[in-house]
Amino acid sequence: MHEELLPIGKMAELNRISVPTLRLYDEKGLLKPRYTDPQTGYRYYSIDQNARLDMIAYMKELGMSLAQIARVLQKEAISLIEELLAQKNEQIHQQMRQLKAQHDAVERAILSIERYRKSPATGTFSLEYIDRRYAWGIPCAANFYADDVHSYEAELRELRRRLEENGFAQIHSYNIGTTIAQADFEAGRFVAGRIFIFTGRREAGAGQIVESGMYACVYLDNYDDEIHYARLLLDWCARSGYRIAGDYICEVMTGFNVFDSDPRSMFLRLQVPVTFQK
Amino acid sequence: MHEELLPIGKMAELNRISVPTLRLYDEKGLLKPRYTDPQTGYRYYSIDQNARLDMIAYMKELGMSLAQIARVLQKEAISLIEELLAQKNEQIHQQMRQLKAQHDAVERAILSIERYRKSPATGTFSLEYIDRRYAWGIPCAANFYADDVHSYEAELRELRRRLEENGFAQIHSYNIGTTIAQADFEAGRFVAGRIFIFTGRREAGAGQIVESGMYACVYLDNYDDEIHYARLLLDWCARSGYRIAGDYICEVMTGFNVFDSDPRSMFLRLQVPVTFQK
DNA sequence: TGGAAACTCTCATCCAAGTGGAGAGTTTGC
DNA sequence: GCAAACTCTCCACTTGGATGAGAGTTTCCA
Repeated sequence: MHEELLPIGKMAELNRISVPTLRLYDEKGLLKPRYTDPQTGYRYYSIDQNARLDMIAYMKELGMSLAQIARVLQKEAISLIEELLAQKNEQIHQQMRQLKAQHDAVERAILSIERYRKSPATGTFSLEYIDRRYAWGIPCAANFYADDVHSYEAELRELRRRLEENGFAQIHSYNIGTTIAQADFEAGRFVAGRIFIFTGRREAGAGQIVESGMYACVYLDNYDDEIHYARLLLDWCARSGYRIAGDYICEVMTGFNVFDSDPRSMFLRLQVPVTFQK
Repeated sequence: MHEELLPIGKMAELNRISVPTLRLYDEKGLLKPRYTDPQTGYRYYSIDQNARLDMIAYMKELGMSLAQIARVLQKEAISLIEELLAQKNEQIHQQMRQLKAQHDAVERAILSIERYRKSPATGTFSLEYIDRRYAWGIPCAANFYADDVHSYEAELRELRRRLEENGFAQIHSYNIGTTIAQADFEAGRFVAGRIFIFTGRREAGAGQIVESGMYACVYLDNYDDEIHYARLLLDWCARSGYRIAGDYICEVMTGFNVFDSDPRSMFLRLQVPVTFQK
């Protein structure tokens, strides 16, 4: 049987694939040319070898790596493909979940930037209705108000660690909050209570609810000023006749605290729930 | 201000990141150590630099490349992030569509293999009800029954090309079919009509419907035997009193036509719609 | 049959985002 | 003062190719 053989360029052109790619497939054992000239090393392919090339393309579409494909093709077993397909299916579901989470993170980030743009000036006091929120966090092991910044960093790291342990992904896209217990705050004692993230939806396990209601708030853009402004907030509540109704929260509203040259890249909202004397 | 500095190992450990990664970030300008000893080259980081590391992790979660991240961090502009987020959102939607298509392809493949396993032996004739199917294809430019295998390959390539032009992805995961016009088939003339894929759902444009109904079928596992078995199918219909009611179709039911050692890896179903004399 | 054009070969390098190792130098603790 | 732990730079390796250099081969046309 006189078989017509194609040089590598023709083969590549027919299959709309590059010549180096064909050479790679040869090298990796995915597709050996039907005949290789021992003198010149020229590769010659048979026309019916592009069925195999189709198969390779197909497996690539399925997201298999070249190494996996090579194994399947060497074993020549469909059962192997079946196994891989089942794996692949699981992997795709995984990827979908991940992509969904990523999408949520992007949406949160866009919202967050928008909010940042429209945020009031530093030191602005306001009375706001805040909807119910969900949180996931841990008690603080040390009081970072009394200690230095290392202490806060340590709490943050611990929170991150615990979040990862509990399967939170895209951790960085959530707002972080810290609390001071109502009694401490009212007495002017700065004692760190909990550190947590706002999760956006109810979480199982250690998740908690931050109730909706009216909050006395003040915005600022520097961590170092927290205590100062928290005191002012307390004063403001007292002067305005608002009664503290719950724990104080310091909410980090953007994580874009990275640009040294931009003083407003950090953005905090100090807040405390209040009721009104009748 | 006496700032506490951390050597690279501590910094890596605190941020649960590898030492070479930190060095890479230094090199790429993502995060320069606060101080580098000019004598020894030792890198020393400040504790407040892990905010920046957080930011990097965040942007990575968003799927940004290190180069993109470096640009953002160098420009120190949130507007740049905003832009990237918008892009990213679009990209995620794209990826979701792609993943969905991949998932469909995997499902089709699993179904296809299952069907292959349960397929009857070569040469088995059967009368089957086949549901309505959808197809997308083109007329054959040449008659590959009269020509050699090159001709068929050429048709196939042309179909592929047109499919890609028309935005079909995961082309390889669809079953391929070829037709012979009813009149030709009844007269025993093997003249290629159309070549197409079964798309699984209605397609706009050049899509066509293959009507549901009873089909006389025969299964085989070798391209070369098509004409032989197609004749037998015609005979079988005549003997059984079935009247041909439409175009003949040769359906390639698996694309796993790659394993030379496995004679059943190719799997065809020849079929022709029939009605019954009353 | 000669010569030029087109083709092919091998080998090397590059991409991203690291991982891992070798060999040499440095810091830290006892 | 010494050893352990740490860090440095440089290098190679990973995927799935792209791209190029320099040399050799085939094909076509005159």
